[in-house]
Amino acid sequence: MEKSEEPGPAVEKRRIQILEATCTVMRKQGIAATRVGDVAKHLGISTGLVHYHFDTKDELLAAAFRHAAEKELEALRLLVNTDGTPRELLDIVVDNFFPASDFPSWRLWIEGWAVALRSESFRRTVMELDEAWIEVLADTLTDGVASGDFACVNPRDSAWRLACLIEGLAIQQVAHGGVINDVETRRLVADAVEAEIG
Amino acid sequence: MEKSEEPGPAVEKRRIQILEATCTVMRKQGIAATRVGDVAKHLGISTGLVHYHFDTKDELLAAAFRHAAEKELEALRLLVNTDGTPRELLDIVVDNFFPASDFPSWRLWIEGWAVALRSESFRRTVMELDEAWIEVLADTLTDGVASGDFACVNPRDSAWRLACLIEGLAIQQVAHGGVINDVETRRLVADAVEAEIG
DNA sequence: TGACGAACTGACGGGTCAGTCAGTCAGTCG
DNA sequence: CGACTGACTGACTGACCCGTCAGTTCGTCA
Repeated sequence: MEKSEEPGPAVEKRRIQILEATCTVMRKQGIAATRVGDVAKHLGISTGLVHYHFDTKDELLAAAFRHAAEKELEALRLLVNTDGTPRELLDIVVDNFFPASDFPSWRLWIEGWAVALRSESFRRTVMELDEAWIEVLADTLTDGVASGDFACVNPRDSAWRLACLIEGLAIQQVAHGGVINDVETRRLVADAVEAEIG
Repeated sequence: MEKSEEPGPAVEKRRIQILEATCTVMRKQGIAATRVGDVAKHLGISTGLVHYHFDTKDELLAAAFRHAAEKELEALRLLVNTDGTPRELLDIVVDNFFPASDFPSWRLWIEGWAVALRSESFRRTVMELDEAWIEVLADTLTDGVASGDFACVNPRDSAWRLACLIEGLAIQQVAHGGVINDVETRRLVADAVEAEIG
């Protein structure tokens, strides 16, 4: 834990470089199959350098996962932070977190949940970020209720239900390799949205 | 692949013994951290014997996962195969696949979905078994509609939505370590059920 | 009885990989 | 210039673990 020493910008740059390389490798090979050597090779640096910046592999993986998740959350917040009717904003949120889209890296998340079962740092990250994006959905619904566009009995409950539904569908579609097709999934979500805000 | 040779009952017994030991170890340590040596030690046998019955570790893990999942599915079918109003049967299905219950081993399933991303044999198993239990739910709803107890527009759609919702909630509760409490989860599911059979 | 094969052992080979460490090199400061 | 530091290298080690194989045990059948 650096306390007195603020890391120089060069060091920070290298750290982020390593984090993003780690994300790339994780996406391609999976979290479990990511080797420190692969990350190093991807950047053309030595494994020693990776360990110079990150003590252990676990620390590296957890930091990389958080880095990726935070970037995606930020991107979502930016998308929602525009003018539009509540309905338009809701569509943006739902569409962008749709199983078929590869924006939220569902494959990465599915692995993340599994790792979180055994790793405390992953658990915290997954929990925080998962809740954060449900929060975005909840805020959108709450705004719509306030403006009279939506008629949710309880916007937070609706947000949790929709989020969990989408996560469940993502598993069915991503892990199962598209048994239920995209059209069907879209209809299931759309109907659920209507039911919640109807 | 034994084709002409029917394996004797003793062999089959030992196979199942190894499969169940593997399940035990998988539940305790996680799928990824399960070693052939651990399984052998758990039974007091040699690693050679494990490989005598299962060619590779991957084959062992996939077979053990399928074994566990099929047993749970069978148990569910037995539970549903009783007399009762459609409503009672639906409650049985939902209660037994509830995140808080440890009947369907959610932890194992969450890991299974992750492994399925990379392993063809896991993918097939996870897909088949996941669909099978959604089918149980769908049949229950269809029966209820036929008898006039439920008013689903489309029972299969409702089954998929409820199943995915429960899976998503299971992730939130199991992987996140109980952020949302049991009562809250139960309410979310109950409301969704009411909305579907309305 | 003796031959045979199925079930089983346990030591070992071979490969992988995280993390270490002695040493290099470039830049900076006095 | 020369001392010092921080970033970096790459060879190495120590541990782990899968899968193999030569050999043992034991029941069965001729």
